[in-house]
Amino acid sequence: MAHPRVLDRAELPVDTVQLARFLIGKMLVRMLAEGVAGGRIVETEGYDIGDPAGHAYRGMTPRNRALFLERGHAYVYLAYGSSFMLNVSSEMSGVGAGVLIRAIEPTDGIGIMERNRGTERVRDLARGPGRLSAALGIDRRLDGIDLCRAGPLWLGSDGQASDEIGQSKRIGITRAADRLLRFYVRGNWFVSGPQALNG
DNA sequence: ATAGAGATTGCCT
DNA sequence: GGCAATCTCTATA
Repeated sequence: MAHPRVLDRAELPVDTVQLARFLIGKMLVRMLAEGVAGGRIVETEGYDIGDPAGHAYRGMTPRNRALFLERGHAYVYLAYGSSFMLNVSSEMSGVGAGVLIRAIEPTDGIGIMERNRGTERVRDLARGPGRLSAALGIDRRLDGIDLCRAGPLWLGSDGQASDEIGQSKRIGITRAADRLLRFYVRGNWFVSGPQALNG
């Protein structure tokens, strides 16, 4: 990637849905012993205040406490006993809400991601939240870290103008399933989900 | 205590 | 397109 700078927290919209849209086109950067890996965020979903599909809906638990941190912190949890999911906390400190990062377009450390994923199909390296976490070696050790500081995992911007952003229903949920809180880069090859949602 | 659902994935037909 | 794998939390007893 072309020398991205670390995003400042003050740049992040406080509002969950605005943050979900804002993060499209930004960079996700993972620093590993083997080198740098990461890419451009092409798909996100917002889980806002009072959302019955959100993990914070029934209050704070040991698992979801990072959702209540000030915006720009990582919430990492294990879904279905097998896949880690990366979220960016949103809203003010003490309010439980966040943005799920569903896919990135790999730009750096592709060899590292291929090893972590056990495939050389670049399209499949980070298309889907579980695959993304596997590719970047993200697990619960990163739960709660600040994504607005240079560290093991951070959000960046390379100043590139964002492509056209589409909006749709969220994937894989049953509650509040009709709300249009998913954002994606229209026409991007690295976006997950059924074709019907990606027009 | 126990059972069921869940922000997924990979392998099977 | 169907389905099992496997962990955490919630609801019910």
